[in-house]
Amino acid sequence: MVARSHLPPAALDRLFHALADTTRRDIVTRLLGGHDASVTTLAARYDMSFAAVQKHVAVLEKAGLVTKHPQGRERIVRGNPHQLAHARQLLQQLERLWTARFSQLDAILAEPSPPKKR
Amino acid sequence: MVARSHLPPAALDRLFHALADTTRRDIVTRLLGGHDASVTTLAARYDMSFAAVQKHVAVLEKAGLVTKHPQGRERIVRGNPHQLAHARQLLQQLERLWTARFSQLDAILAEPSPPKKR
DNA sequence: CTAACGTACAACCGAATGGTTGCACGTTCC
DNA sequence: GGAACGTGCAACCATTCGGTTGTACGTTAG
Repeated sequence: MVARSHLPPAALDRLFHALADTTRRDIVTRLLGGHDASVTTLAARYDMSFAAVQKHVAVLEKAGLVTKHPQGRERIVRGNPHQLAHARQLLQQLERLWTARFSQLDAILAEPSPPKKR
Repeated sequence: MVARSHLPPAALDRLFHALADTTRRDIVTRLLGGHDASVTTLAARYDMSFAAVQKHVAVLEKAGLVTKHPQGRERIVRGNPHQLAHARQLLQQLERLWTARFSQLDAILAEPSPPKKR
């Protein structure tokens, strides 16, 4: 039995929603790639206001993809891959559902009659 | 070298957005689990109007997670795990970014001399 | 101390979401 | 042919989203 560490549906909603934006995925990519950064440093990368980037970071933080660490007057933003793994595991579970379906189908196809198109 | 089958950012937006809803995830789960179903059959499962479910299916279809196959007066909805794999691969890439970051750090901590650039 | 910096937050705005109801149209069944 | 079914689509509504500007407040620098 796989320990299916199911996050509550609302958490999954937040997670996938956070990933459903190009800017936010870029932020996560940058952060996981090794560059911790203050919010302003991050904001400098994007063609939008500081407040907009701050909101994106807030969404990522609520989704658990990112953590903020106060350091003087700055807040250092750091990537957190833990929730990411939850999302990936869910997708893998769905893919396994599909393959399991096929293994059932294989049994059917193992019969002498060849598969026909439609 | 992994064939980095990069979907355009807009497609990824659609994909993750489609997954960011409990009802839609449930539909995908049900479909990948092996039960192809007409839209009305699907709709019967949920406590909302037929049109609402139909919209959810449309979102899933635009994201490529589902295909519809006309069959008489019904449209049979079938799961399509291909795009799902794209999403999973992206998450895995992000996770690998993180682990790569650590292995780099390990190298630094393991060696008295700083790592050289190549 | 004062000025500049980094951040948070509120108010506002247009567009998109997620839901509803109603209607039109093709298909199936008597 | 006509009624019932399955589907798609438009109109509408409240809420959320993604962006803006402005303001307040703690921290750092001169």
